[in-house]
Amino acid sequence: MRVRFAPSPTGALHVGGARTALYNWLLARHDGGTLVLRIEDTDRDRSTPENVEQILDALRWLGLDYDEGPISQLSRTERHQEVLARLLEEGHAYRSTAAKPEVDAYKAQHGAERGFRGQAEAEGAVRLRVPDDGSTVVHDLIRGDTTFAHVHLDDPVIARADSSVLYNFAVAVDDLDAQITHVVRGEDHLSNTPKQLLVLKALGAQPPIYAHLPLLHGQDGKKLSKRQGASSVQEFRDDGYLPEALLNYLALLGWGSEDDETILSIDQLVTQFAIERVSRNPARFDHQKLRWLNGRYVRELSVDELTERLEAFTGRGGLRGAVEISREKMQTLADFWPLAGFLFDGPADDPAAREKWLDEDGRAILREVREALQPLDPLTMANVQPALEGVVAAREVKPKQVFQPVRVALAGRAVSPGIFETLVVLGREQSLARIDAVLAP
RNA sequence: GCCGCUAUCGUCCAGGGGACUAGGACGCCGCCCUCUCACGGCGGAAACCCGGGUUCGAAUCCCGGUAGCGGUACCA
Repeated sequence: MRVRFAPSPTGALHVGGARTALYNWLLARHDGGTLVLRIEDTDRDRSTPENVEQILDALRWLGLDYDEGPISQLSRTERHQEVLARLLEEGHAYRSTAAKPEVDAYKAQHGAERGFRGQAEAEGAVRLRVPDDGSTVVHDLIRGDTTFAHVHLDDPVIARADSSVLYNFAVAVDDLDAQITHVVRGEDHLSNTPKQLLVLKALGAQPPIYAHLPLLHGQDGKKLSKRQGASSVQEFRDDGYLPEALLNYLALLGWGSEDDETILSIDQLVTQFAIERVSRNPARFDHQKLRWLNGRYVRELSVDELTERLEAFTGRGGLRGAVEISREKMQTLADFWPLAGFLFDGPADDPAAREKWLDEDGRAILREVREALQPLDPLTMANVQPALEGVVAAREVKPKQVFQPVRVALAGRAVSPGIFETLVVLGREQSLARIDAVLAP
């Protein structure tokens, strides 16, 4: 089995493209096949080295490796010209200056459902000759057979007037030469497939097996767009998502394992993935479910591993203690700093929290807490907990009445990791200093 | 407009002639746990697009309608 992922470098790799890459990768790895990476850069305006690098970077981060390539489609110009000349010579294609107005005029005369047929001319773009009768059937692993009657098909333009080739031609030739056995790509290419099949037929070549994936939509059912949150792989990385979680989520958009599992490691995906089980329905991208899934993966990481990733993500060091007491409370790496940053940068400033918990009563309690903590050195879970609970017991109040003022004194806000843990991680000196800062007149 | 694809809870995925009282997950609601926020546990509400047909029997097969999406470039 030989499969390929063939993105066009128009900018960042979107999650739809990432899913196509993933499915191809899973198919190849499941089968012991070969994955070829090809860059479809025949559109010279949009294809820049920066855009190509963005795609490679995204694939690297996701951990999707490939066995051959990247092959630049543009670099195959010579071969394309050779095949184009052959098609022209054999009469399978012809030059025509007909453009949109001519095509429209043709349809006005013959009916909108009739495909355009041109006359051979000495110059102009190259069109492939589509037979008037019969039909081309696309055999698809996911959708079954789709029949395209030739009468409805326009003679497709396969090369510009300057002979530079177009997508539907280049893709057919490149897949053929690379001996691709399975073409797995988005459903937006389904209508293009008969054109490619016709090119292959004119060449007398055996077509690959096709599988067209359902499209990915945004939460509103429309195209994915920035307005609905992250949509490119880079954005998800910057938003603190783990590649393994994104991969797991993407795998589930358009496919489900036989036993209906939700959490699937990459290894499980490789063994369980089956292209025949891919859904035919377009899927909407649900950021909330991804967040939840990411949280599950965050909590599966060891403290060391999570610390490493968070230090890389935040650019700060010495995070281990903070990570250990915060991991239950975050879903993305980006959640960490708002939650635990106070441990390093000092208390946050939440006036509402201060007003509510650091009133007369709160400060009175803080004084008692300070006294209870004073003799403890160093602070440990074993000595901090009884100390604070002693204050609760002595005062005969709810635990919250004691813990919240302490929390606000240390964190500057009403939300933080567990209060005992926070005291221990902060240490005796810092803890007392922050309490004193509140009690100071 | 024309050509094509698709149609199960709000969302994703199961189920593909009788096993359906339609299953799982996210989200939502309630309860429990609890020092905050979370995590975790338990429970609940929530769907077969509409109309015909085939059949003893249809969510499942067929046809039509509707809706959504894609293609219709000298883009990919």
